[in-house]
Amino acid sequence: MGDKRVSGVIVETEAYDGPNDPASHAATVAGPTRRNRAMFGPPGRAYVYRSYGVHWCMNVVTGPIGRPQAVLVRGLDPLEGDAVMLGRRGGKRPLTSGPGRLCAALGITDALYGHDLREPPLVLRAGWSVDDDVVGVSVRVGVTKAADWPCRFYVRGSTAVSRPDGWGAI
DNA sequence: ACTCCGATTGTT
DNA sequence: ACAATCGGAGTA
Repeated sequence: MGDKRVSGVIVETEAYDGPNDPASHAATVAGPTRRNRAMFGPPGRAYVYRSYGVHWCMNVVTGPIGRPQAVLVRGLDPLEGDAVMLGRRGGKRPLTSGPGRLCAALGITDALYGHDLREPPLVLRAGWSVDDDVVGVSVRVGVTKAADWPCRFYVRGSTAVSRPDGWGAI
């Protein structure tokens, strides 16, 4: 039997800055809601939400308790588990390019809402530095508020990035 | 209570 | 171009 481990390198992210950021799910006067409450908790945990009532998307909470800052994971360069991911994706490629596809391929659902990403079954590990000229910066995908904020960061030339290099350049 | 809309994806 | 599908926000 083959190893069922799935892994990869994150190559595309977007930052959301809580109440200061009109595009954030935490940018309401109401404060925490059932959906966004994970963002108000400790950093290093998963904020999973349903997108358009259809897909799961995952953020990593980055702000301290009470500071609802988070980073949306939008692209993953797969390392292990191609067959498992392909199965979860219903045989469709790309596997992990785009926040909804990525969660489908990794099996991320609301069962992992608030999950501590230091622990199995889903672990976030430190990567490595890359030169500044390898990091692309653009506006965020699909947002209508703060549409000109340069808060999307991606690895130039990576095939797992959800938009072509240069898309939405500032 | 009711409407509109979105941090998406896949099909027509 | 458009459907799927649902929580949140705004309106009443």
